[in-house]
Amino acid sequence: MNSDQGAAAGMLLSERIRLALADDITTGALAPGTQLDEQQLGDRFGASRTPVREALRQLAAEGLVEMRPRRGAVVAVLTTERVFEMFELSAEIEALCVRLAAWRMTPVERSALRRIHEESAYAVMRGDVDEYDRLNWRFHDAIYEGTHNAYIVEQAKALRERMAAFRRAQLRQGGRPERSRHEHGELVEAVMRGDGEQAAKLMRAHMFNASGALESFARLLPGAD
Amino acid sequence: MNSDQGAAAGMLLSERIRLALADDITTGALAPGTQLDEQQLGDRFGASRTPVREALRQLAAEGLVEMRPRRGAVVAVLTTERVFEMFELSAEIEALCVRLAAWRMTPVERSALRRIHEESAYAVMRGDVDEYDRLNWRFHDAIYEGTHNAYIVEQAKALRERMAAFRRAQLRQGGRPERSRHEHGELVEAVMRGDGEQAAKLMRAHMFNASGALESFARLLPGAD
DNA sequence: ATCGGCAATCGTGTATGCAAATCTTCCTTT
DNA sequence: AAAGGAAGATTTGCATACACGATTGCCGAT
Repeated sequence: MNSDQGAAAGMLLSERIRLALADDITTGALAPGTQLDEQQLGDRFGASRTPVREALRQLAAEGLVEMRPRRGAVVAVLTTERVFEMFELSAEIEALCVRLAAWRMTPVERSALRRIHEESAYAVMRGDVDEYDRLNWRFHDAIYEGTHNAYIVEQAKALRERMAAFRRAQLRQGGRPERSRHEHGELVEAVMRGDGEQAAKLMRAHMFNASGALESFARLLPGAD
Repeated sequence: MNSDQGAAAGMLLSERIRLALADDITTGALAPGTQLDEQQLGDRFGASRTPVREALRQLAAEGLVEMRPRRGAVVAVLTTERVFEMFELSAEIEALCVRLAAWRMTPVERSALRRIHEESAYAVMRGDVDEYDRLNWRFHDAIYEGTHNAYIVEQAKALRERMAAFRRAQLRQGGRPERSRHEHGELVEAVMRGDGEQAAKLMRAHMFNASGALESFARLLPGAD
């Protein structure tokens, strides 16, 4: 379980704790349902309870931990149902973004999107999953930005962040990068044509296809409730 | 400027402060850009800085206040551009909800939606804007719930809450309730037919028509930037 | 007179202390 | 032996105290 790796110096202590905890939760180092004792976390970070409390409040607002008044914080436990609900919204937001992007992207943005897609061909060929993962993120980022709506970009990124834990294993499963890239290709074409509705349809299908990892993840969750 | 009205007893102090501040901000009692001094707020609520800080952190996560490290918190100032961006997402989320609702609502839910719509006829006749406002909220709530996706319901309500300040004057402008109810009628029909795509189109138009108040609101905002 | 630098002041960030609420454990009672 | 309850322990919520960074006002220099 890491303690403070990554950017640190000059940053607020509560902020460092927040980032470290967020990382531990999304990577799964802190399992859902884990009790988060303030004093104990303070010891771990060499801090008092005060910055820990602030970090926990922040994480609660992000939905990563759940706070019961006077009963402490626990790592948010997500029912399978809720994960699917989050995933559905995520897919719809992505579809919404690409629909707007197909209508609004500048020629420069469109060719930048195509360039990212072309670059990913090498990663797939070499079987470099990490590299494809990065390019995949950049691809979706480019689509967010293409909406020309900074608020939507923020919300889309925040939602994706919250889903990070579930997407992590996503591309690891057999044949995913190849298929993912093929779907990206179709998306690029629709965006190039400015066909927003078609792009949205393709994106929903793309997200749904990518949801395979969700089902395997679902098995890790408490079966009941 | 209210201090503590509403639910109070038994609730956490920081929670009470959070709710009171959120109310003051959305009603406009605390103008955008106002510096929020921790000590001063503590005095106002008869509390120390600690619960005030926790409330401010929470509000920052909701987007109602902005926190600059070591420089304190201010009521979030929204540029006209940002308000329009928020509004666009809001409209798209509403459209998304009604599209899903049209496909998924049970017969009971559909008739409940129609009943709310019929009830609103009286409010319009009597010119009771407050009552129509309430029914309008219930109408949109019913659509959210119709998605059968609790996460989407939460997010939609949270977004609407953030927009509350801008919608407040919305229905006050001439002829709005009549027109709004007419548009609701078309929406109900599309939902009844299960025509999600058409319902989504109508909802976008409905939200866009309702955006008139935004333009008048825009004049209240700092013109530059 | 204006600009740059320095110091005092103010406010936030963090630590610590105290009280109330919750949880635990052990004892009593049926 | 099991259930209920009371006392102790633990933990959160809030208050107070301290330290550092930022802002502001003043003073001197140009």
